[in-house]
Amino acid sequence: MPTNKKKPQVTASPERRRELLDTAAEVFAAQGYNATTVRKIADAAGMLAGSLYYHFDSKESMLDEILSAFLNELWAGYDTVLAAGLGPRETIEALVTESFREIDRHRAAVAIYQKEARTLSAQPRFHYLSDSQVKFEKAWLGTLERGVAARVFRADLDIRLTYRFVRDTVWVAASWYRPGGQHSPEEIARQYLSMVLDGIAVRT
Amino acid sequence: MPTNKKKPQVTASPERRRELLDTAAEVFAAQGYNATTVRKIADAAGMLAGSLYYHFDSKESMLDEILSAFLNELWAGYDTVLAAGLGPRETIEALVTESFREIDRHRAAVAIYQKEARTLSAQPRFHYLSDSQVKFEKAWLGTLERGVAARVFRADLDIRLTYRFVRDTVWVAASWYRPGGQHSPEEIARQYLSMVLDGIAVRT
DNA sequence: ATCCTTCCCTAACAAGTGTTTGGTAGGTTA
DNA sequence: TAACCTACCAAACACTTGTTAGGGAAGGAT
Repeated sequence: MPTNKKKPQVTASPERRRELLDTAAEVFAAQGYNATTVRKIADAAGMLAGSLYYHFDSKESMLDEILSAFLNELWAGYDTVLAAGLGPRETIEALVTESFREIDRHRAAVAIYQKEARTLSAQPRFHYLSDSQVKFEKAWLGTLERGVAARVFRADLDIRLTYRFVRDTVWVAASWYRPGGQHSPEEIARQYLSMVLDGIAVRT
Repeated sequence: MPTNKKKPQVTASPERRRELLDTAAEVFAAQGYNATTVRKIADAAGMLAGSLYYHFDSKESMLDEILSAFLNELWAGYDTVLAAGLGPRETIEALVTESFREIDRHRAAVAIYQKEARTLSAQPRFHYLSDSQVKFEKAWLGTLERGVAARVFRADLDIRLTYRFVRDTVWVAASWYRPGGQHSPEEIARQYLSMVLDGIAVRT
């Protein structure tokens, strides 16, 4: 007996909700959350604006569901990697590869996250975005520090700068990545790792 | 004798315009263009919404001025670098350094550009954003190709992927960079170049 | 045949949006 | 003093926004 806070949906099939959330995510990603009107979402779904409210409480709760569903899947993958007890370099490799797989699967959600996370996390409802970001930083920074201590990563770099470098490098890819392109997520991860780890200059 | 298209401003001092554009840019960067109402801009400027229209034709033309002013300065710097006749590696180094200087000087404008450029460039008024992007890609990709031909950059990487890697790596910095921090633009450029060119792994 | 459930439509609402119009305080110029 | 210019305010405009309320069509269950 779920006692939802505000407006418990009477009846609504989860499949249809998923469908609508997917199209909503596409529109959000393409136009930006604020620039997206519920009428545009309804258009893309082939229905009228008011009809969306049979399935969802509000435009904001659509965004909420999209982002939290993505983050849940992301952390399922990350936690598996982090629990595997790999070395620092192998952990970074696994995290990057996993990240590109998530981009492949949740391209729209990632794009939305990239654009809106900073402003949203101020809102109490989206405070879990901040939590996630803290956890994220802990995982990556910790791995980098382990790598420096183990002498597999360079010690002469600002580690915080390195963290942002690696993080951004991976996730901005969502802005241009299109699934079904000529490179698989794994192939992109391989090339990115090659650049990040060994650089683009020829070794002399 | 300027014959402006729609609504030539009767009289308005350029200095005040600059001031207002700077505060508008800050709000745009912090909240996003669409989420920013003219009333919020007016609040930040200590005046009422309607008063902005003494200085500007529209909210859109404020954005236009902010972005084109930034791009003009950016290309002034880039063109100087590109005309210097440097080698490929030195050109990349100079471009990256110049980019971080621009981020330092136009943090807000860069942030706005990052968030809104893709959607804006569809609009005819902002088509110069597409032009700039094409020119941008030509400059960077060309330099990378010269570097591969001269055997100073690795030949085993997808060059288009490398381009996006380097480009994104540099410009996303605007999302977290704060002027007056502990690192100067030149220092950040130095570390970024070290990572991009030589990688973060220890050489064995 | 009746009821019920699911899913959507029609039509409106209040609040917020960018923008316009006319006015006006205060300084500069004549 | 009078005329004028600059920079703003006050109040409204037409429109778009997210959201709601009531209704109804289709189909399965009873």
